[in-house]
Amino acid sequence: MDPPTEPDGGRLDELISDRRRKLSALRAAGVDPYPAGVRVPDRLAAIRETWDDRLEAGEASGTNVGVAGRLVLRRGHGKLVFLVLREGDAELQVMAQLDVLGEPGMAAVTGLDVGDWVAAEGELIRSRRGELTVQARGVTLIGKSLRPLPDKWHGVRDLETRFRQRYVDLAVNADARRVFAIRSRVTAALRAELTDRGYVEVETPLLHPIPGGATAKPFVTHHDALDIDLYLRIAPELYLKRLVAGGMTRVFEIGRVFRNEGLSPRHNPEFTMLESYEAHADYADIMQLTQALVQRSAVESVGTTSLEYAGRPVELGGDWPRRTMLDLVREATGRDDLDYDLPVDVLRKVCAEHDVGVEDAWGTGKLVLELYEKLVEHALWDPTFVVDYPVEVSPLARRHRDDPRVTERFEPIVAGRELGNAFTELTDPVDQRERLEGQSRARAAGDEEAMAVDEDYLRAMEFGMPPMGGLGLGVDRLVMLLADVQTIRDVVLFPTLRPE
RNA sequence: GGGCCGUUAGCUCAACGGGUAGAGCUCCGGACUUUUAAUCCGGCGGAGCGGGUUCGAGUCCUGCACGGCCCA
Repeated sequence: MDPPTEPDGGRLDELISDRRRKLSALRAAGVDPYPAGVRVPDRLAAIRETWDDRLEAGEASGTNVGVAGRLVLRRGHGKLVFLVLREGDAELQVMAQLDVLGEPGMAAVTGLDVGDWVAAEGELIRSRRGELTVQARGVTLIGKSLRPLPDKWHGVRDLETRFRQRYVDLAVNADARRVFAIRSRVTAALRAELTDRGYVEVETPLLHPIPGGATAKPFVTHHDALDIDLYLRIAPELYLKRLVAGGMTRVFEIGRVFRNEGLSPRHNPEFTMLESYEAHADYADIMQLTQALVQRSAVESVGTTSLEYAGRPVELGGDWPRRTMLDLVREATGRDDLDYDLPVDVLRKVCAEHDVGVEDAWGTGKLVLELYEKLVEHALWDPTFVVDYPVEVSPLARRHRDDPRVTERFEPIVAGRELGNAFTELTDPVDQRERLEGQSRARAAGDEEAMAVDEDYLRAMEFGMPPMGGLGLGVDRLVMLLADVQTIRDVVLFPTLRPE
């Protein structure tokens, strides 16, 4: 009656059928291998914290504990068996003895498999060799495992297995647990810093009738009852700014966005963004905020702002330097005369000299951006604010108060990668309409990433918006930086893969 | 989408100019009442899928699947 297992794994079939037989035998003996309501009063981590530096080898604590965890190691000695349970990152040894548990109890312990979830209760002691140990008076199977866990020493390295079967990765690889613990502390730190500053956390739609807020190709889906296509959001920006128009003057959202693009070590189709908007702030204020958010995330997740990434030191502390895009591109090309007013042909020629591919429709702003992205960005290692992006590539940013050819926009660059994108927001509905209509023309001409005109967003702006500074921060990239991992798949629990 | 690379036992990894594929861990059986990847003895288990070349293919050619890296 055993359900069939994968027909192709000869040995695996064997291992699984062994355990299924064991499972049937347990049930036949009246033991529930998946019981509910087993009380587990103590956490392994708490026990270790309390007792790690107490008790001499061979000493008993006089304290009874009840614990549970996954059985990760078993060392048998005939009439004495050591089990190692793990709960999260904490491990604790359990000692099962024949003369305490009796024949039936000992048989139950012998029948356990590595991978089983097990509860144990008894006195906490320190063994003769000095290991903190539960001297078991009772051991209970609370979750039978039917599949063998990977090698207890090497864990699982195969990338595909680690991504597809994250439950296995987390179960056997401490580094996977480390990364996702960092991720959790980072999002907590971001929330704490914004909340401390009086920001309100909100949730805006993931299903958008008109995609906007970023230049990216969206996923399309369909609502049956309304019979309309909807788009998975590519950015929450336009909704958050509507909220500021409505008087919520400090708002933020941490949430998933979706972009219908290729997969790469740095791109997953769904990823997590922090976006925040603050009335009366400008992009200089938002630079301060960005620094504070990143620095607090670092301290609260890894304990320091002095990091190592990919083998090179990165210092996140202090004030980060600000460099205009134009200056950086001038330096990189050695052309001090480079400017947005130059004829397009001149910039095209500069691009050609540096092997930067161009398209006919691109103006000087886009060409300078391309030069920056190809020649400069990857080389910026220490944190840098790249400021004053061309208007042409910044449809939602306010024009610079001193130079109408650029916007008050910046990106924080660390370790050669953009961590985010921010600006003094455009709040002028007339200017905004013109820019969106320009985008819309590009869209009509075939640019799938260009924005559409969102009339309701323009209406909100026409009611009047306060000046504001806004920030978008890539949470996955921040976690990659802090955890010192090179691919986004290492910081996303279940990265997008082609189905098996 | 294109190029290159990879896929060997449940896991981690080997070997060879084309000639019956090895190890450690796991697992199974045995010994062992203080181990720390316990130890000792014995045992089971394998080439991603499909074509082709060849007397003979894990190895050479080819198609497919999945993954990785680079590029778009």
